[in-house]
This record gives sequence, C-alpha cells and structure tokens, in this order.
Amino acid sequence: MRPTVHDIAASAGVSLATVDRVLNARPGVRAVTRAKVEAAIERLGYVRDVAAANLAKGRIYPLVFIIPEGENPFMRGLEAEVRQAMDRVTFDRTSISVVNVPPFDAHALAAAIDAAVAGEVAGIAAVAVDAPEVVDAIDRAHAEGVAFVTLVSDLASSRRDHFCGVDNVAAGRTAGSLMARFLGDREGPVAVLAGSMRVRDHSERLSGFSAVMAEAGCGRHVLDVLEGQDDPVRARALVARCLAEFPGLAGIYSLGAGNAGLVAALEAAGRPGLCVIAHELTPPTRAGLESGIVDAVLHQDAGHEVRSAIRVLRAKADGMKPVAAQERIRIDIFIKENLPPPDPETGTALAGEG
Amino acid sequence: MRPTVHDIAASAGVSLATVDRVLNARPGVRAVTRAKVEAAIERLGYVRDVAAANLAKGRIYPLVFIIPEGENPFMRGLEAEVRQAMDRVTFDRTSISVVNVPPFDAHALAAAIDAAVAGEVAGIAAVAVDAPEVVDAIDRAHAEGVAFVTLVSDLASSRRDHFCGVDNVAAGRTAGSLMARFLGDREGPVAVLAGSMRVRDHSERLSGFSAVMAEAGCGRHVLDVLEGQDDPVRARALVARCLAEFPGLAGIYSLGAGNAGLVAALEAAGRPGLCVIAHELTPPTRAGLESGIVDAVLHQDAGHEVRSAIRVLRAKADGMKPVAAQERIRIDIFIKENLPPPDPETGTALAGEG
DNA sequence: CTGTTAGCGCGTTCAA
DNA sequence: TTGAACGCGCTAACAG
Repeated sequence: MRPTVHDIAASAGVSLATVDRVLNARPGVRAVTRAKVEAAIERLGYVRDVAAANLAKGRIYPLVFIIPEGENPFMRGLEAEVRQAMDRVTFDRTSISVVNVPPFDAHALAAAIDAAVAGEVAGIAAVAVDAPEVVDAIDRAHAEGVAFVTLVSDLASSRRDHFCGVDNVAAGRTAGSLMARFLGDREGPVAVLAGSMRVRDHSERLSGFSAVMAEAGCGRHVLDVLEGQDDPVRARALVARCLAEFPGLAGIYSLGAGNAGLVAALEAAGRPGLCVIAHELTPPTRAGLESGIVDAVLHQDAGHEVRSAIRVLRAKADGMKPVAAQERIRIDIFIKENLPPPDPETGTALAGEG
Repeated sequence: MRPTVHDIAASAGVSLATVDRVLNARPGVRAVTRAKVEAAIERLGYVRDVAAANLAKGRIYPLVFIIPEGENPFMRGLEAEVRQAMDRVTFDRTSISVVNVPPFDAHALAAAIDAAVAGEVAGIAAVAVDAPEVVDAIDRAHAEGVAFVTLVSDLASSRRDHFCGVDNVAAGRTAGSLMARFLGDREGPVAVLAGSMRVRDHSERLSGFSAVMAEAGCGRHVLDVLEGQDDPVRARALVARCLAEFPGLAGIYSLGAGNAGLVAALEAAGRPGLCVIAHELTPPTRAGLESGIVDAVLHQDAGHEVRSAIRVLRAKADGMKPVAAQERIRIDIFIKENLPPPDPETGTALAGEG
C-alpha cells in the first residue's frame, strides 16, 4: 500500500497536524521538525492523495469561460466542449459557468471580465479581443488574484497567466506551405478571407501566410485581405466578387470563420482547380472537404484547449507549480482522407480526448 | 452545495445504507423502498462523488501494458507515455506496470498475456501481433474477466474489448493522397518501406496507400514492398539498393519504423525532389522534416492512446458503461511548418494533453 | 510551536 | 429488509 500521512507522522515521530503543516507549507513549524518530516516524506516516497485532500477541504473552485455568442460554428463547438467538461470536473471540486458576449466587442468583453471578478471566481478563461480596455480588465483580474487564461486568441501584452491556443503565425505558415505545394507550378495570385484584423489570431495567421508566400521559391502575389466579420453572408458576397474580378485566381486562404459563405460562393461559381485552405473543422468546412471544394483544413482541438485551460486555471488557483509548459496545442491538418468521424455530442466534428 | 447521500436518505425517509444499496444495485431492498430512493435521487439531481467512493472502497486496479522492446523510437515513446501516466492515475486508484516482449514475437506476447492474467490484473493493454496464439491468449483473458485493449495494432478477430489506435487503412489513404498531390504531374514509380506484414497496422496502411495509387486520376506504379523489420540497418540497405535500381523513382512511403535508416540512405544518395512520407514523429523523422529530406509525417498521438487505454480499461474493470465510442485517435499530419516543439519528458516529440 | 479531534462523501461491516 | 457505526486519506478547527 502507498504510505499515508499516518505513516510519515509515525516515521517522523510527530503528529498528523504537523505533517499537514509541512505538506501545505503552512507556518508554525520549527525548522528541525520540518526537516524530520521532509526526511520521512522522502524516505517513504510519500505522494499526497489529491482526491482525498480535495474531499477534506471541501472548497470548490468556480471558473468562468467567456465565449463570443453568434453562429460562428467553431465558437459553438468550443462552448459545447466547455459544457461537456463541466460534468467531468465535479470530482475535482471545480464548477464551471459560461458567459456569452458579442463577438469582436471589446467593451462587452471587458465588462464581462469585471463582472466575473466581482463574482469572486477563482479563474477566468476568455477569447481575447485586441483592445486596451480588455488589457486593463485582465490586469484588474490579475491584481485581484484571479487566475486568467486567454483562449484561442491571445493578448500577450496583458498580465494573463497563460495562453491556451495554437501558434497562429505557425498556422499561417503551414497554410502557406501547403498552398505552395498543392499549387506547384500553377500561376496566379491568391486571396485571403479573414474575419477581423482586430483579433490577434487572424492577424497572426495572415502574417505567417504572407511571409511564406513572399519567400524565395514561391513568390506568389497575395491580394488585399477580405474582411468578412466571420459572417457567412458578407463572406459569400466578398468571395463572389473576388472570383469575378480575378479570373486567374489560383487559391483562397480562409483564416477566420464564415466558411459557410465561402463554400456557398465557391459552389455557385464552380471553379475546379482552385486551391482552397480554411481553418477549423466545422460542419461547413467538413462538407467542403468531403465534396472536394476545400483542399485542406487547419484545425485546433477545442476540447484540448478547454481541458488545458481548466488544468492551468486550477493549478494557478491552487498556487501550484508555475504552470506546465507542456500544455501546447497542436496545429491539426485535415484532408479528405484523414477526416475523423463527426462527434454527435459536441458538433466539433472531432473525436476528443476524454 | 451538491446533494449527498445524506440528503437523499433524508428526503426519501430511509437510511444511508439503503441509499447505498440502491446506488450500487445491490439486493436486499424492497421495490417500493427502491422506488422512493430513486425518486429522491431524481428529484435532488444527485450525482455520486466518484473520488469519495473510490477513497472509501480502497480497491485498487492493477493494469498491465505489454510493449515491444528494442530501439523502435515510437515504441520507446509509447512506453515513456505509459510511465508518465503512472503518476497521474494514482488518484484514480489505478496502478500500472509495463512488460516488455520481443517485437513481432507472437509466442512471447501470448506468454506475457497469460502471465498477466495469472497475476490477477484488472486489465491488459498490448500491441498485438497477428497470430492465432495471440488471439487465443486474448480470448483466455476475456474468459477470465480481464479487460483487454489492443494498442496501436489491432486484432479484430479476437475478443478484445476495444482498440486504441488509428484507422490504419485511412492513414495509408492519407499518405497516398498527400503523395499524389505533392508529386503532381511528376512521372515515376513509388516505393514502400515496411517493417513486417505480420502486424496489422503495417498491412492495413499498405492497402490504403495502394488503393489510392491505383485510383483514377493517379494511376501510379507501386514497387514491391521492402520489409525492413523496423531495423534501421536493414532499412538503410534496402532503400539504398532501391534508389540505385530505380533512378526514376518519384517517391518513398515508409509505413513502419526504422526511419533512421531511411533518412541515412537518402542523405547519402542526395536525391532532391524525391517525395518522402513517413510514419510517427520520432527523432529521425523530425530531423528529416527539419532538413527537408522528409516531406510529411503521419502520426498517432501515443499519449492520447495510452490515456484512452487507461480510461477504457478502468471503465471495463468497473463494469461501467459499454465503453465510450468517442475514444477515437486522430491521424495527425506534420510538415515542417506545423512541427510542435519536442517534449523533453517523453521523447515522443509532442506536446501532450496532460 | 505542537497535538487531538471531528468531519468531507462514500462503502462496508455488523446488528437489529 | 433495514439501520448504526466505523474507516478511507486528508484538512481544519480547537486545545495544550
């Protein structure tokens, strides 16, 4: 059997309370006594039973996830993952709630953060918008001792504790590299469809993509960015106009949402041979891959991001280790052939690590 | 606060013991009493605290992972993931041990399975070899009530409870599709380097790859399979000879291990423009991607597989739900641009879900 | 500074 | 068929 607090108390010749004080780094223990206890811990190879500890302390950790509302399928999948995680974390004495805010709205986001802080939560996860008032709100949370992680889109200039998301510059580079390889010698410029340059993930992807396109051995012209606000209707109109305007277009890189509009415009135009790369495996992009309209989809695993955020927030709230640096999220590449079966539960279209 | 057994006992007007009997479906409760309790459970929305339950019952679940020995980097990474998981699952009252067997050795594997069963374990995870005696051993484990999952390589004809690994036919198809796209109009046959056709994962990958190569719109010739036994030295020799024999070779698909030999042979030969696709992100394939010798690497997340195996085995040992069908493992695609930073802990070269 | 004691939510004897 | 009492490993009051 594994050694318990009793064993180490006996072995060190002290009482359980003293052992507990040492374990939890609480004051009121002489250095000599502490050394004895620590020796016993080392000697017996003691590791504390976290479940029992949580059970005993009874404290619960309230976390808040702030997620953009609206019909963006990726965000809806993200929210579904959060709701699914709620059940799984109860044993960890963690309770999660979700708050929705209008997309791209810095003011609303800042207000939501302040409200959560006022609500005495232990930690906050939010999809950041790049604006000074958001930075201020995050810094206020930090000042109040509330753990904070940015989700999907980062805000490195703030005092957030961690970023749960992909390296979006690398994602853009990946898209560029695939586009270049798929196009080969084919001539023509490429278009970029984005949501808004006011979120960091979009602007970072663009910079990575543009960099590859400009590099030696590629040298392909990138047209002006089309900003569709992640709205399918606007995206469709922008893409349709672009297709009409540039008959020689070789490819389209869609780095935001609103992909339902993109796919619709492409279907209507019927332009085989056009290389299309999009982000996030959602119902529209999945359909595009299956029909052959979309060549590749870059993806981030929302479930992984959510679980990572929970772990980091809990650790921070507990004052635990300086956050596991291993929480890096992969940039997934999907083509028609490695498309995973859809997940009926979350709609994220991905089988997920439980 | 969440309702506890006390609450539902009070609400139902019975004692805790009765509530417990109902919760654990034990006999000795009148139908009427049971109904009252179930009504209370429903009414209060009670969910049992698994951590506390495990703490109370004190039972511990011994699991065994049987993994091929030798220098196959993927297998070593897999084992590292298992060892890393050991610490994390102690709170779950699960203890894991690792057993090594010679690779591709059906007899040794069957013996190891029998030994584990004799050792009264709760569950076994093993990398299967395709042989009747292995099927028999798995079926014996099943008969003894020991949960069994195949890991990485399946044996669907046995009575294993679950397979923790990727769809290898789809992985082969993915490789084929990427190869076709990367090659474009370039002429020439492609070679396939495998470990052994006696493990299902290798043979399935080959069939998927060959199918795509034979399909309309591709029609590329696939040379006879080179079987390198996942040994770098043999692999190197085989590839070197093949390169010499076929100057017009367009690509190589390496679907097994031994990739250190493949990369070495390619470096020595210096054949730019050759499209190379390999499996599993390990030190040699990572180096190949970084140097540009390898174009793409298909990967399965060993950490994910291990954690999934543990969850499934635990659930089965507890007689829980008929196994979450959601435990599907993704086929990851890596190119130079989306290469994750190496993980110093496991050597699996992947940031991993903790 | 240190030790005693009473739970946390649940499972499991034993009696009734 | 039912109930009371104890313990799992740990934390947190309170004493000393």
